[in-house]
Amino acid sequence: MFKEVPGQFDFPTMEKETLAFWESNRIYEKSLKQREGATPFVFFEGPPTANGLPHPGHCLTRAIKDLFPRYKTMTGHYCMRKGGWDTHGLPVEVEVCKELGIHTKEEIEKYGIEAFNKKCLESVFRYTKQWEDLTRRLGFWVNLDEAYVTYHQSYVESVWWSLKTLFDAGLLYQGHKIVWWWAQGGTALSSGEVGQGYREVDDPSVYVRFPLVPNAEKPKSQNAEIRKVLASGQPVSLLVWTTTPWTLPSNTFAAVHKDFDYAIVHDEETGERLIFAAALVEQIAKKAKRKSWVVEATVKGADLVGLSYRPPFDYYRKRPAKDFVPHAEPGIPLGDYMLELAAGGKDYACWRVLHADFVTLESGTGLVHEAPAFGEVDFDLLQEERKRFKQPESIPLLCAVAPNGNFTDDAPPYQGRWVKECDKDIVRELKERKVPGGDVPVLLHQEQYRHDYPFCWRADEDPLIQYPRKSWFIRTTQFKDAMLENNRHINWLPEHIKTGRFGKFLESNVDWSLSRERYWGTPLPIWVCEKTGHMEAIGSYEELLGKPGVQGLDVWESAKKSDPSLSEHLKVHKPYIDAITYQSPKDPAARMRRVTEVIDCWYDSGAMPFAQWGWPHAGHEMMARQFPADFISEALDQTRGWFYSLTAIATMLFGKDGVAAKGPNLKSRISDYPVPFRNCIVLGLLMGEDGLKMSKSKKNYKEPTYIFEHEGADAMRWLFFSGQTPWTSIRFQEAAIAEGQREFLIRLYNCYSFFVIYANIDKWTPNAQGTEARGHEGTKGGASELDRWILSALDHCAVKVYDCMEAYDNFNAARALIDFVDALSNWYVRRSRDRFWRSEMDDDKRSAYETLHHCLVTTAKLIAPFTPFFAEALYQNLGRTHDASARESVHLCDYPVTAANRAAVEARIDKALNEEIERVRQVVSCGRAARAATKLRVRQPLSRMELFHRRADLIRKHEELIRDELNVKKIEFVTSAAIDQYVHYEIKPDFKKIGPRFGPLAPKIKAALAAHPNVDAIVKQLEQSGSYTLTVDGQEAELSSEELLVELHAREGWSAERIPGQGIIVLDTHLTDELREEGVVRDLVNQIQQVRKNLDLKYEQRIDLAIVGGPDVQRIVNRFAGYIQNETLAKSLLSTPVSGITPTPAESEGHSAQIYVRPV
RNA sequence: GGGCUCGUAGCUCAGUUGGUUAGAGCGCGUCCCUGAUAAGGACGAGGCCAGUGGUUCGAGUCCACUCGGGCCCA
Repeated sequence: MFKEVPGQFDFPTMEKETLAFWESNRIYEKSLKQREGATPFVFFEGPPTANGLPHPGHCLTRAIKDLFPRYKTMTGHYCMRKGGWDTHGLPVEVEVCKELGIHTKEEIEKYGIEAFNKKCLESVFRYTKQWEDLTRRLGFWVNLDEAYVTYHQSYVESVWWSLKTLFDAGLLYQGHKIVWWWAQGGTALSSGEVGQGYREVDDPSVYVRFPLVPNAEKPKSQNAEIRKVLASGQPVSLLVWTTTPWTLPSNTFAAVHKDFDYAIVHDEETGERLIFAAALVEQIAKKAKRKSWVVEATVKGADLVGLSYRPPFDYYRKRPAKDFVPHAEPGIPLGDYMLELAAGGKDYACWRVLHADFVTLESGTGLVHEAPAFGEVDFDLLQEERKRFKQPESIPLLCAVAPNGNFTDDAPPYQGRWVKECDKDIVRELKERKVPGGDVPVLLHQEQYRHDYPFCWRADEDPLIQYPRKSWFIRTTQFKDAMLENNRHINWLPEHIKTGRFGKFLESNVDWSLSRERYWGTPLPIWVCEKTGHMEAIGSYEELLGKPGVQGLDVWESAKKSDPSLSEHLKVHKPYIDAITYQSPKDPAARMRRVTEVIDCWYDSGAMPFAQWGWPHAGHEMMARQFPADFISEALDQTRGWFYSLTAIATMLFGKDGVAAKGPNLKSRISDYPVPFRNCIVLGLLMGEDGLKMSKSKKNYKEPTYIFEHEGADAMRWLFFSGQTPWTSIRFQEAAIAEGQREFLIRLYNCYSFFVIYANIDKWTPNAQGTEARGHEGTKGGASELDRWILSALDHCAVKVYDCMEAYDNFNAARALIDFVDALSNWYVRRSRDRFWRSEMDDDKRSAYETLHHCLVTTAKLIAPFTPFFAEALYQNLGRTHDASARESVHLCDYPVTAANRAAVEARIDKALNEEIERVRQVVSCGRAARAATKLRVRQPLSRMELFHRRADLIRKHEELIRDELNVKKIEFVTSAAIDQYVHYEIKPDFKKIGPRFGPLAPKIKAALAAHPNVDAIVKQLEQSGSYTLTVDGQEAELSSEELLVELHAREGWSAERIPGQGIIVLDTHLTDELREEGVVRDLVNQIQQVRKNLDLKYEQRIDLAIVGGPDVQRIVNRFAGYIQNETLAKSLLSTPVSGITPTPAESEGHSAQIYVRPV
């Protein structure tokens, strides 16, 4: 006996039982053990952070991460699934700060880094339980017990090794980064924080003169007009605009756009000349109230590039160059300091005109004041400019502002004052001061400018400033081409990521800003000599301890002593690691001290391909086997996150020109692209029920736990896999989950339940060979066509699913499964019902059982990766109950199609049969439509129908089936000639064929055919000669029957239904008394069955039956007594009331009766 | 402001290398079937395929621009 299947399905309970079964029998472990030594399928887990609660989006990623490993395991691969946790970074610090009620770095330091980091460590696994529960309940098989953890010592040391490798290759360097800086708090803000603090404010907006310096030695511009005004001896100035006057003392360059037109404006009153964007002359003249301006000439921005000017403040210009550039010759002021160009020759270090793409004419003057210290784009411009010189760093980064936001002594009059406060005084000074050698003030015009400006989100009176901070960079730009090359070999799904978002991102690659001035992170393993500045990178803790004269270990040791519970992993973290110093190799008296920074936690996660094994300090074997990954998947937002960090690190280390590619224990294949992953599914983002971003406060989504309890994990997974292509953003809607469940899982469940009911009644069991070995051969050779058809459809489905899954196309794989289950439920089972009801067990019945059983067990295997719980329930009951040799779990089975047998399975598919049944189903469907049109219920038999069908040869074989489906006594197959009275023809060209041949004539051919007065004649001719010649536009067009599509249409006034492209059905709707009586009997039987059901009788329960009615009813019942008894399992059939039984009234075609049913 | 992406039925989504008649499910309406029954089936209504322009004999599909949503970066 199979286990009874409850009519009322309860997926959540079934799933929990399945989980318990897996766990108590260690099925996951067995599924791995079974494939030991097989071809590996390498999966990398992108580590989530467990310091926040998991949300529905994680269900999606975790579901898809489970699907392919399960599938690959069943198709014969060994697929390790090592979990991982991302544990470092700002989000963790923020959580702890919240808990402690503090927020600034000062406060953290006051609290103590030691205690703070201990808190961070504790908070990292705060929600581990929720994560584990979700993972488990969703059915995501992953090894969390041996998950990698980014703060673990072995992990940190792997990261160190990689950084040392990069450092030793000259790929790690110190530079500046412009950040949004909260000067009062002394900290940089993340872009998210900055975004929160934007406010509309009025700032001073000033138009300032930058007088040009006539440079006799080396006139830069070839433009005659410019040379002329420079030589005139009269003052000529660039007109420059800025909204941050406090940055003017740090001015370094002026920027123009090379393609814009610039006017040389002569002020006829004062004699001075101004240069600025030609398009803005009128507008600025109005603002400055000048009527005496005359445009003397117009030049291109390119003509201005290279000109020297006097900056508005002299502080830096007069200082010795040596103050800023150590190797500069003494005695030369910075203003006169020239540097050697890479291309030969020399140029001034500062105060020149440059081209910049970001210059616009939207506002200002078309000339932009550049103080690279206080703007990211400006700093980038400086970096670009530096590249022209032999010694790039020789152009100084001028910065007259201290980290606290006050002017330094670089700008003596303003020293010690908060920069924003100085704006007014600076403007006043510029208004009063005359330009050198002229009689006009430096300031031309001043106004207020309203714009959005960021303030600190914690202290909303404090404006943020952009400010340069020292930062460590990885020279990723050196590997840009390599990364692009690598990217070309990655199989991205969807494909557009390759050249789109990810490719574009790589193309605009900038050096990776690695360091963070924070506390809880992987410490940057660089030690610096306090005297000479000599630097060394350290690759492991052991290496550090091996250095000469190590000191400071006691800090860790005493901490551990006073608190033995302290995690060992903390010793490679701040503050303990910072305490460790050693003797400098450059000066025995000096100490090597670690830099203070930690690193970007994205680097941690990108290092997981090797760091998860602690490689290269350990794990050589695993590294050799588990690199690169065959498959990873995350959501779209990881493009610039994990996808990039993985790609960048692996390209630099293990790519073709990677600096570690030839390192120890790396197989040669590691240097082949792509690294470190081959296939990547980029998931869409999960949206709430309303299609908007999920939001806790809006409550626009159901919690995963709710879905688990209502619809179940399978239903949720199924929606993710089958609802849409994985990269479209998915709406997380309970209704959609329930709908997908009805369409697929419940439908399959009904087939399953049907099977078990009847198999148990008949005590049918699968034969002794065992379900796995048997396959198709198990069904008797003479199996019915229906059986052969569904088996063929099953094979077709299995091959389709296999092909799709091999291409990582879960969506179309799921569709193939839906199609199959639909065919099984709505055709095979329905058509087979009477075979199962029959009382005797014959070969045909046995074949039906075997076929359905085989279909269900195979389906269980096919769906196992998708809906692992239901698959297991199905398999356990049907696959194992009567087969001691069956595998313990469906997840230990081989997939029905694998590389080894794909060809064989495909060869079994009877394509002709599949197509034939497809046509028959179409005929039946149209027949039903014809019946519906006549309003004749299907229980009412009809005497005959006429059928014209192009492939009558195929249809004829299924006449009995069609008669049965449509409840007609007789089908007459007729010729097209005979059916002419019901139909007319329409002829259309097949554009795909005639389009290329006739070109512009094609639509005219269509029109000519449509307008033809005698279409029947064309049809006749086509039948005779196979072609028809048409004259269109004076041209003869000979059309073969291949090129024409002939359509049939029912003529008006006939109860006929057209079978699209195939033929036509005409019903004879004339009813004889005999037919009517048959209809009545079928109604009666139906109503008796209803009574049985209401009495909740077992399916095989025999009954005593009485039907009491008028003479007509008695006559009909007598005539069909045998039929009635057979259908309703009635042992006896009386026409008198049965005492003690309440009758049920019945009615059909105006005849009424009382039905008495009594179980025997 | 830049990059990518999406826009197809009331809703959720498919739509092959361009082929003239754009599909499915849900919902709605009408009906049917029902010893798988908290299912199932048939039919119907419902679409300027976001808009404009272009390429082409032919565009939902290719190109350009515009509008609108999303994501990332500024």
